[in-house]
Amino acid sequence: MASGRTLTELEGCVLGLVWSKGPSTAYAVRRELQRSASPHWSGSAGAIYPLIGRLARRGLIRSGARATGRRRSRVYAVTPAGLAALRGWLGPPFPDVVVGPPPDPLRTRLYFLEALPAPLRRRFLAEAEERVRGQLARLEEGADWDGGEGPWTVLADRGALRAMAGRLAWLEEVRRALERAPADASGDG
Amino acid sequence: MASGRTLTELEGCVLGLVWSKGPSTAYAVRRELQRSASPHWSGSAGAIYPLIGRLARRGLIRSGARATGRRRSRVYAVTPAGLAALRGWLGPPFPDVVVGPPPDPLRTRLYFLEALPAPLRRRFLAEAEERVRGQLARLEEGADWDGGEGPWTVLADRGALRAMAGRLAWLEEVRRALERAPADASGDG
DNA sequence: CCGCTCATGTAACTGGTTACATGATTTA
DNA sequence: TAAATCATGTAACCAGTTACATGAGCGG
Repeated sequence: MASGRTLTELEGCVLGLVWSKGPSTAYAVRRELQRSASPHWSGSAGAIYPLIGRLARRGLIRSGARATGRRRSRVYAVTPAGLAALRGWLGPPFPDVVVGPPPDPLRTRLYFLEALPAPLRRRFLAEAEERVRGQLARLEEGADWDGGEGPWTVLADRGALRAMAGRLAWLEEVRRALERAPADASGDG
Repeated sequence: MASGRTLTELEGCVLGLVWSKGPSTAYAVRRELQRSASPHWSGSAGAIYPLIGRLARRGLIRSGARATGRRRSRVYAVTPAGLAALRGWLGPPFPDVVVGPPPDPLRTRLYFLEALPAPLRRRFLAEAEERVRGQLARLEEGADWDGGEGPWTVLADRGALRAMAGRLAWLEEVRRALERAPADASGDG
C-alpha cells in the first residue's frame, strides 16, 4: 500500500485540513487557506478543485454527497490510505527542503540592498520594520483571542509569531549596523 | 520607462546576482544558487537559461561574448533598465507576500501533528530539532569563516541564522508543551 | 429584486521541476 | 586517456496563478 507518489506542500496541507476539520467541502478548505496568516497560498479555486480531484482519484479522500438543503456540495473525508499518506508526508524523516532555512523574501532582497541608493536603503529598512511590526501585532492579537483552536494550532501559530519577532530583531540589527557604518558605496555601481 | 511587468523572486534574485557579482555567465549564477544556504531553489539549468533569456529579451541584461579561451560562453551584465527594474523589485513598497509570515514547512506540518500517534510525534520533534541544530551549526561555521563576502551578505546571512535559531527555540517550546501535557488524543481520529 | 455569500468548476498561462543531450577544457 | 568540471541548452511535465463562468440560497 505504499501510496505511490509523495505529496506537494499544498496537497499535504489540504489533506491535513480535511483530516483535522473533519469532512469538508472544497470551498471550506479554500476559505481556510485564504484566511490563514501566511499569504503564501492564494487558496484560489483553480488550485483547490483540481487538487481535490487528484487526491480523490488517488483514493486519499472520498466524497459523500451532502443533503443540507438542495444546494449541491460535495463533502470529502480522509480515507485510511489518505491518513497513511498524510503521516508519510508529515515525516520524519525530513527532506532537506523541510528542515533547511525557509525562504524569506526580505532576506533575499537584503543580499542586494547595496543596489539601492543610501536614502532608499534607510526607507527600505524603515518600511520593512513597520510592516513586520504590524503583522506581528496582528498575530499577537490572534494569539490572545484563542478562538477554541486546539493546542496544535496554537503551538504552530507560536512558530509564526516567533519567526516574525526574530525577523524584526534582525531588521533592527541590520539598521544598527548601517547606522554605525553610514558612508559607503552609494549603489550606483 | 516603467519596465513593464514585475519580476518573480527568482528573476529578481538572478538579476541581483548578476548585478552584485559583476558580468557573469548563466552557469556562474546557477552555481551560486546551488551552493546557497537555502535549499529552496534548485538552480537547475531548465530554470536559469530560459530565465536569463527572458531578462535579456526584456533588455534588463545584455550579453557580450567572452574570449577567454575558445570555449563558448556568454557573459551577461545588468543594463541601466535592469538596475531600475532591480530597484523596483527590491522595494519599498512591499507587497504582503514579502512582509507577511514566510512559509515554513515544519510549521505547516505542526498544524497537523495530531495525525501522528504520540510516539511518532516525539520522534518528529526530536529529529526536527536535531536537523535544525545541524543546519544552524553549518550557518555559524560559515559566519565565522567570513570569506570576504561583503557586509550585505554577512547581514543577510545573519537573518538566516536568526531564523534557524528562532525555529529551534520554537521546537523546544513545542516539546516542553507536549511533555507537560503528555496524554491526549492518540491521533487515530 | 439586488447583492452577498456559498459552491463548483474551467481555460489559458507561466514559472518552475527533472531528465536528457552535447561538447570544450582541465586535471588526475 | 579517463573523469571531472565548465558551459549551454532543450523537452516533457506539473502545480499553481489569474480570470472567467455558472448557479443556488439568503438577507436587506
